Amino acid sequence: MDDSKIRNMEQFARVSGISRPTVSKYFNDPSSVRPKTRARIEEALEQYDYRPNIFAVNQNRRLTKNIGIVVPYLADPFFAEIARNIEQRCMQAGFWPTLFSAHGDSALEVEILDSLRSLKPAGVLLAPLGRASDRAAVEKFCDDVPTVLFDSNIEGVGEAFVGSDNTQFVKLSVEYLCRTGQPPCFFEMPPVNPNANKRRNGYIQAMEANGFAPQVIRVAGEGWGFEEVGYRGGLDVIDRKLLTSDTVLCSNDRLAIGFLAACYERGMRVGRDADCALRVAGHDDHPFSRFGCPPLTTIAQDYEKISERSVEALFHLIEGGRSAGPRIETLFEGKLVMRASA
Amino acid sequence: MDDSKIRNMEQFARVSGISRPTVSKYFNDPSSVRPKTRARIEEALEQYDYRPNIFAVNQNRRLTKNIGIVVPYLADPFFAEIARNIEQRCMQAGFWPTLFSAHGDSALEVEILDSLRSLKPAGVLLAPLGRASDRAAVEKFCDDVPTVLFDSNIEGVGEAFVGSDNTQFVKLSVEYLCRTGQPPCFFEMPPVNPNANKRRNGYIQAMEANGFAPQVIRVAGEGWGFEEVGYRGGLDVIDRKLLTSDTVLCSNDRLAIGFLAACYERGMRVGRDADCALRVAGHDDHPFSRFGCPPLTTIAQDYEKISERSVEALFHLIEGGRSAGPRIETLFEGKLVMRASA
DNA sequence: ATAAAAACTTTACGCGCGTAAATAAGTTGA
DNA sequence: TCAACTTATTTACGCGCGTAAAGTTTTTAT
Repeated sequence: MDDSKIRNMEQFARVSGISRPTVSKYFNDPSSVRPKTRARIEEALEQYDYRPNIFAVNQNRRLTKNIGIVVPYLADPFFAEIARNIEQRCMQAGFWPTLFSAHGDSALEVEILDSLRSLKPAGVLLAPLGRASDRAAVEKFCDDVPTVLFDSNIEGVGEAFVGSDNTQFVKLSVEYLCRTGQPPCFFEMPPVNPNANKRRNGYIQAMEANGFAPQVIRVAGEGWGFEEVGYRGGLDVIDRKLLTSDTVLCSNDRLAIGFLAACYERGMRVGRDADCALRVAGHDDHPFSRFGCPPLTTIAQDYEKISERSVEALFHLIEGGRSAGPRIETLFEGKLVMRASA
Repeated sequence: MDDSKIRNMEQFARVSGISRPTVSKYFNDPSSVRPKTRARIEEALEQYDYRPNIFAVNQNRRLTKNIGIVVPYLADPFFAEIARNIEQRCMQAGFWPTLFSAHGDSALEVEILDSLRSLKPAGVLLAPLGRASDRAAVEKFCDDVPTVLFDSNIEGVGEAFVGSDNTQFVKLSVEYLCRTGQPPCFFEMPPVNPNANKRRNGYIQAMEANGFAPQVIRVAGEGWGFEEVGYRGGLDVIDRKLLTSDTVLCSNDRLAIGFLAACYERGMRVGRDADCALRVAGHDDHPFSRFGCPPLTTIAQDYEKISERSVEALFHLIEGGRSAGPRIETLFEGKLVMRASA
C-alpha cells in the first residue's frame, strides 16, 4: 500500500490513469462508468486510500447524501433502538445519517431543524416532540426539506407518516384484560403527543364497545421523565385509593414501570396470581419491560417495520422528487405480549 | 423582515454595508471586529437571516468546529445521558457536536472513526467499546485527531482520560455491605472493558482488606444486552444454588436489574427487611435503577463532572495545540446511593 | 493637533470538487 | 469495415468562503 499522500481528486485521477471528471463520475455512481475503467479506479483506490473531500462534494452538489434523524428524547431506549435501526438502513443505502435528539425541548427541536437545513439534507426522518412542537416551524421546515414523520403524527405535516395504530393497540390490550379479569382503568399523564390522546380515546371506545364504563385516571406531571411521573402518580393514586379497578392499563410502558415501582413500595403484589392485588399492563414493549418485576404485559410496537417503512418512504420521496402523490399515513398493528404482570 | 434571498456572504456584506472579509472575520469571532461594525452586521443579520454555508466554511478552514462524540452503545441510557450533557456543552461553546454510537460493534467503531476523520473535527470525545476495540485503529486515530477518552480507558491512547474510580466504587459498596450484613459475593459477566476488571479486582482487594474471603461468580454472556445476561445468569445461579452469600454485589446496575428480575421470578424477596432472602447492589446509578423493584442500592457515577471535565480537557487540547503536556487521567469518586435493595 | 495604531476596504487567489461543452477514443453491429 | 453510438478526455468555469497583501479610513494616545 503506497502511502504517498493523495491530496485531491486531481492527484488521484493521475495515479489511477483516469481523467478527473470520470473519476468524479465514478464516485457519484460507480456503475456509471465502463467496467474496465471502474476496475482501474478501484485498483488505485486500494493502493492509495483516497476519499473525496466531503465538504467540497457537499458544497457543489445541489443535494447532499445527508439524512437527518431527529428524535424527541434519545435517553428513551425505544428511540435509541429505532434510531439505530434507521441509521443502519441509511448507511447501507450509501447515505450519511446524522442523529439528533431534541431532549424533550421544543426550542432545541427548532434549533435542530434550523441547523439541519444548512446541511442541505437529501431528506429527514423526524419523530416530533408532539404537542410541544412548534407546529409552524416544523411545517415550514417540511416545506423546504423532504421529510417523513414517524412515531408521532402532526396532521398534514411532512410528506408521509409512519407509526403505530394506537387505537388498535389499546383495543387489543383492553380486550385481553376484559377477557381475563376485571375491566381495566386507564392510567395516564397529560398527553405529550397525539399518540397519548389516541390511546386514551381508544381505551374509552374499546371499553364502551365491550359494555363497560371507562375510568380514566390522569396524574399530574410533565416532561419526558415518564417513570418518575408514573411512580409519583402511582403512589398518590394508591394512597388516595383512587383506583377504580384491580386492573391498571397504563398509557405506555415507561409510565407502567414507574407505576410498578410505586406498587412495590406500597407492598401491592402485581400479577395474575390469586395472591396479587393488581394487574398492570402497558403499551410499546419497551426494551426494559421484560425485566420489570414482574415482567410487563404489553402491546409490542413493530420497531423493525416502522423503521423499515419510514426509510422506504423517505427514499421513495428522494427519488421521486417530492410530488410523489398525496401524503400517506402508514400505521402498523401491535401484538399482545403476555408476561406476568397481567 | 426582508426575505429577499441572500445567497452568499458577498450579498450579505453588501446589504449590511460592510466588506466581505470583515464579515467573514465577524463570523469567525464576533468580538474581533469593532463594536460599531459588529452592531451593523448584527442588525443586518436580523433583517436577512443569513448563515454562512457550512460546507464552504469547513472546506476552507484548516480545522473545523466539528466535535465527534462516540459512545459504545447508545441504547444504554447512561450513555444517552452523558452524550446529551456533552453535546450541550459543546454547542454552548460554539462547536458542532455530532453523535455516533458503535452499537457494541467494533467494526462499526472503526468505521465511525474513519468517517470522523474526513469531518476534520477539531476534536473527538471517545468512549471506546473497551476490550473489543481495535486498539491499533483507535490508537492511529488518536494520533491524527485530538481525542479525549472517557468512561473506558485504553492505556496510553488519546491525550487524556476522564472516568470513574472503579476501584473506589467497589470499595465503597463492599464496605457498606460488610458493615450492614453478610459480606457480598460478586456477580459479573465476562468483562467488556477495563472498568469491569477494575471492579472485580477492587472487590477482591476490598474483601481481603476487610478480612473476608472474596467470592466471584461469573456468568456466561456477551454483547451489550446486560439485563438479559443478568437475568439468565441470575436464574442459573439461583437454581443451581451457587450463591455463596445472601448479599450480591453486581458489577453494574444493568446486570443487577436483570438479576432482580430473576430473583422476582424465583420468588426471592430482595431488600434489607427481615423477610428478605437477598440483598442486591450495583454500580453506576443507572437512570432506571431507582425504579427497580426494589429500587437499587448503588454507587453513583458523577455524570455531570465526567462530562464537564471531558469537555474541558478537549477544549484545553484544542486551544493548546496538542502538546499540552503528558496524558492526564482523571478519575471521579462515586457516592453511595442507599435504596431498598441492600 | 498629530503621529501611531487599529480596523476596515479592495483586490485577488486558492480550497476540492461538480459539471458543462467540445473533442477524441473506444465499442458495437450489420 | 465503417457508420452510429458510447464513453472518456480536455478545458474551463463556478460554488462560497478563508485569507493574504496593500491601501484607506477611523480610533487612540500623546
